[in-house]
Amino acid sequence: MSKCEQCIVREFSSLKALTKDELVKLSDCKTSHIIKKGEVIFEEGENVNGIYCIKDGVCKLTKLSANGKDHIVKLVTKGELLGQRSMISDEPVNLSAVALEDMQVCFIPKSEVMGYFDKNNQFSMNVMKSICGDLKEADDHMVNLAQKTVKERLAETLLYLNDTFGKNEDNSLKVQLSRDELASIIGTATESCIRLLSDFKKLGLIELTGKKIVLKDINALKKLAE
Amino acid sequence: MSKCEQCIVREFSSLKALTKDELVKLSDCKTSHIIKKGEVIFEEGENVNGIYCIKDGVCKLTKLSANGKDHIVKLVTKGELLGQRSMISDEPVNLSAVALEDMQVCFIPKSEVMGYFDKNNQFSMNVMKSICGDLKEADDHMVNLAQKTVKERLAETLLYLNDTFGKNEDNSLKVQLSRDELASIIGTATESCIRLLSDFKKLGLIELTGKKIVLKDINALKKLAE
DNA sequence: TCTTTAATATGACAAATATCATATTTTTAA
DNA sequence: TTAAAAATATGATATTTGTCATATTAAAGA
Repeated sequence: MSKCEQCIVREFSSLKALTKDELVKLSDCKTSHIIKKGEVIFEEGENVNGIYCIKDGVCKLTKLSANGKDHIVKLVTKGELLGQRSMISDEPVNLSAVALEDMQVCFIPKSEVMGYFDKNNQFSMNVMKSICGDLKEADDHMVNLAQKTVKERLAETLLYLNDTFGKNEDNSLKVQLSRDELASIIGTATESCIRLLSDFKKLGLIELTGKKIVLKDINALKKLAE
Repeated sequence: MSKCEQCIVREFSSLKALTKDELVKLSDCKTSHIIKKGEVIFEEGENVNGIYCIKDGVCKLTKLSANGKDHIVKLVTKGELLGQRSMISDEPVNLSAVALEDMQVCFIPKSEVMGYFDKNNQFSMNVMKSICGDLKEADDHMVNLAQKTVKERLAETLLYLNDTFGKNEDNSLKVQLSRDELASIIGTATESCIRLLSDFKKLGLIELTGKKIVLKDINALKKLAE
């Protein structure tokens, strides 16, 4: 079992506030898991009873809409924690988490985490700040969905993927989403998403090779995204 | 100056965790304000340096979109706190707050509130839970904006206004919004909103008398909202 | 009160987006 | 490897939604 004290990823999450003693104790009670691409970490409505720390990989957080379609609310990657909101609210999780690529995650039981809230003020503040960041992001995202066109949202999302997750050696976006997933981030029909990608390609803004997407003209995309 | 110890509204917010001593101290440093309908409490981008406790009235939290239109992210009413996220993140506020009716609010400076975070764990937990509630709401709202039609969103919003803020003696919705404001909650053009309200009226779902809206057939509206 | 301005309403039309059908390509698994 | 299934692509068309023009009504100020 790997030691939390030596885990670099910890430095990027709220857990960086933990003391050496707390980390040693944490190592003993956490469990490590390998999640394969496509596998579910938890499902909307479940009682998770703890948080997941992402050591490697990217997952999507989705919510089922009344029309039966999944909407992708957020992408989460290494260094971030999952299930904080649910644990603090003491409610089932509001979103499902599904791996977009192979992942390494550690599960920390609720009992352990709640202890930190009592004894480690810096940890509390870190968690609070992280949730506040999520809230700001959600509000901003909401305004975009309400006010921007599908084309603007697609351009914006491509730039977001590029900025947040970077690109491979061949310049293609590192996070590979299906057209369906891309559509369910921007909130449109799969066909509309495919059509707009084709348009972008014809305009020389992007290059498409199978699932791979290469951003060719970032400035033009920025203009499109407004 | 009214005393916080005797303020009933306090019981409905995170402030309910404060001790008698803390409340006495709070009474001394808080400032009370009357805000007239239409007046701005704070504006997006401002440094607020504290939180507002709403003693009476309702306000809208809005964000300016790139297209120049305001989007209403949330309505907030008595017993709730404003500016928590900004204070915790130590950032300018992300949203503007504008009174929808005459309001009474109290301002509590940051220095005072931050002290509670250190010394009063229950207060911290309350604030965290409240922000977690906002986040869940925002995520749910996001999915609705992305996946539901304007008609569904309008029906849902009317029901929300009814459930959350209640109605007057004449059965009309207590919170009076202009068509423009209603449109900027559901994320559509003002004309589309007006048109759909007319449709709802023709179908006997609602009654319109000037700005007043009476919900006539709640079950049918629920079906429409899915 | 009267005048001016703003809000609400509605028609006509344009643009954006969704849906359905179907072809093509890619992936999966027998 | 090959057959079946899934994902991607594109056309045709319907529906939804936005925009512009213009009444009509309500509200605000002189």
